[in-house]
Amino acid sequence: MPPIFSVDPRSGIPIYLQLIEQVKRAVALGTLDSGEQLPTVKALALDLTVNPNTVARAYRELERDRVIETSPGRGSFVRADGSPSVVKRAVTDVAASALSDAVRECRSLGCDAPAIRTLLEGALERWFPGENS
Amino acid sequence: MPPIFSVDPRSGIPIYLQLIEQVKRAVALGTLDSGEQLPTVKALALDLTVNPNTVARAYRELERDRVIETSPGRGSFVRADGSPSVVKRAVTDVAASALSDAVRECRSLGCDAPAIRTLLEGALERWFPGENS
DNA sequence: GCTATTGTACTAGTGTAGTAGTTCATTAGC
DNA sequence: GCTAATGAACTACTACACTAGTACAATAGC
Repeated sequence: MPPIFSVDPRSGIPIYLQLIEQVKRAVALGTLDSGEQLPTVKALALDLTVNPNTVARAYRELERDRVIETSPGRGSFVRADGSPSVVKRAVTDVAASALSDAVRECRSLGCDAPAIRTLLEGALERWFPGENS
Repeated sequence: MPPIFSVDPRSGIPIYLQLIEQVKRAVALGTLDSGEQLPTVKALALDLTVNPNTVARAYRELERDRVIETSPGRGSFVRADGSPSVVKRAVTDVAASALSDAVRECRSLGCDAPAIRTLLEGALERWFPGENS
């Protein structure tokens, strides 16, 4: 089977962060279903030719973010506690946090709320070209 | 005279970044006028009890961001080339960049444009409480 | 219980960001 | 020109993030 994830050690972005983002994206997009098992730490480390600790760190933070559940001897699984939207909610929380940080920085630079809304529309146009509200 | 800027070495935020943000904020809010001279590298370093290189680094990045102009023997001044809005524009560009980065991360997490707008309103409510559009 | 497989913990090496100490080049003003 | 002031450049130290190597503990399945 083709490898599910891929990382670029030379990208400058830490490997464990690349893994975290890919897992969250896969969960948010439904590529990974609730309850589905992730590759084991050692198998994924072997596949990506990185150290098991690097994969373990990514999984540890994903568990901290309530995206996956993991336990020794069993493996790591996409979280499936109750409503299936819980996981997506957790992912959305991360996105919200990123936006919140950006808004705080804008405010510290003297921008008011309307100015920030204008800036956001510009950013949306950049990353979602052709979509008008 | 009271010191214009203040830094906290124990905050975890690099000193030079604290300085950059304070200068940009002062420029954006009009506390520092176009053409106004900033404290010299060595005077500010002495005042804040940090190394001249730390202040110099902040000034260097501020010049890279087109916020100030600096030259040896003269000092550092708030940029005043033509329209006075150029400097504020430069500051706004930084804010726009922060938002753009956040939007890119949200998109990578599977959020679409409407979802991001909703998240932004939440962030605005957090940092600008009581302001409804 | 025994074994294989899982994630975890401990230690260490490597690179880089941040800061400091000091010296050098450039400019203004007389 | 001479002097004093300015920012720039160079080196080095420190802390921390990132990754790797290896050994350990916990669990599942028989």
